[in-house]
Amino acid sequence: MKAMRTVDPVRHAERRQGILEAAGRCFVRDGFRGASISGICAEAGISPGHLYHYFPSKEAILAALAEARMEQVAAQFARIMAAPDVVEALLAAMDAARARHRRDGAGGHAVLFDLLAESVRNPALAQILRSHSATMRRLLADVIRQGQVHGTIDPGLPPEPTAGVLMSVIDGARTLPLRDPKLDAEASLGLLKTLITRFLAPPA
Amino acid sequence: MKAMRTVDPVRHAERRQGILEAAGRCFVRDGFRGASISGICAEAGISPGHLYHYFPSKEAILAALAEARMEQVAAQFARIMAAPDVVEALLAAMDAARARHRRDGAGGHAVLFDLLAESVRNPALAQILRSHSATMRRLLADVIRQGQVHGTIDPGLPPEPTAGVLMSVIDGARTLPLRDPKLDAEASLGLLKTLITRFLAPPA
DNA sequence: GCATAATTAGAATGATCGCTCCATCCAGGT
DNA sequence: ACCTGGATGGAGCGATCATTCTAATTATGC
Repeated sequence: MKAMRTVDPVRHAERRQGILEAAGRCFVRDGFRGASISGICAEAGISPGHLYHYFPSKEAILAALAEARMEQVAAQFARIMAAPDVVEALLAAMDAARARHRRDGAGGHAVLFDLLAESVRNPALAQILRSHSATMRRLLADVIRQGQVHGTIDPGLPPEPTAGVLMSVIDGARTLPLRDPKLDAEASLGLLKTLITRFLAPPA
Repeated sequence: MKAMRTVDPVRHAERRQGILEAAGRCFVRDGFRGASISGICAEAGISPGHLYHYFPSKEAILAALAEARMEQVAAQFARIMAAPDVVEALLAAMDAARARHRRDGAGGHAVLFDLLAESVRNPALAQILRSHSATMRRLLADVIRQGQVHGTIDPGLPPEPTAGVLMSVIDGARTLPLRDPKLDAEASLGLLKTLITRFLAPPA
């Protein structure tokens, strides 16, 4: 046996993560199709040849990024859903989405829409989107079931489809600032809370 | 005065329209960044040199297409809003959106998300989106005001912001089939109707 | 300290991009 | 008939794209 050099998996993972974060910034700035490998390399401070030792293709970068991002969103979602009251938890989720928007600006929305548009044409991406959506939907549906048992949510609402509709409301809220830049965000947030509350409330 | 050849504005407009339609198909298939000028030319059956006598740039094609599409959506929206009952009109709008999805498939959604993502980075596009959104929102707000006078809508809801939120619900509904391909569309549509009805109903 | 494999850079590749340029064609006005 | 200028086609421009290749450098086990 001659000299062997062992790989450092920690360093490798760190570098990979760095590339992913750089790519994330590029995708926010230019979109998936608009972002270039050379731009991502510049952002990450590496050469193009090197990048291909960490990801086999540009598409793989997007897939890995989508995977990571959705995992963290789902995790945050799970944390919020642990709140005592169910409706309160949902409203907290809305607040969290709003806070994220304040921090990231409109660019944060662009990546979601880019991802949605791309997933129509990219089956692998669609699979990632659907898998995480299903996870979140199941979680939300469980929370709804709890609420129905506790009497705070209309028992006539089917949990799974209702969870899907609520998620679509959260998605739709992301279009608000794009369609109206002068939007009163607080007022709209209040209305969305009213909407959710009235939707879920048990009939009198 | 030497020989003069008069332009035929009708032919010109027709050809322009043809290019726009071809570009629309390409954008649905490949997205805005993904679609190529040569591809659009092939689809329209013309040469690249010729295309640039109708549009000064690829971006101009997208802008013109967005303008045309949103104008027709706004027109259809206006027609639906003319219904006698207000809430009924909204539910009819949801039905119309669903029918459009049945006809165009998921591609129809891709263009909207592409447009939304692109408008974050393209101010001209953002302007078009916002202008038409404002038109539709005003229209919807008027309808809401009517409903409040007639007593079918909660008078406590501020018309303009409420109209914005309702539009965002319609936007969000477009993510439903993407996040869940096995979705029971009819059930979700019914839930969305319930959501709108309960949201707008005057408190007992 | 040396061999070796992992790591890194950077040039080169072929394709494709949006777009321009120029030659040709053709339909009118005279 | 013939001139003229819009309509049209298509080659070609420089730039840039994602990706690959090669070569140099670095770090590790012996």
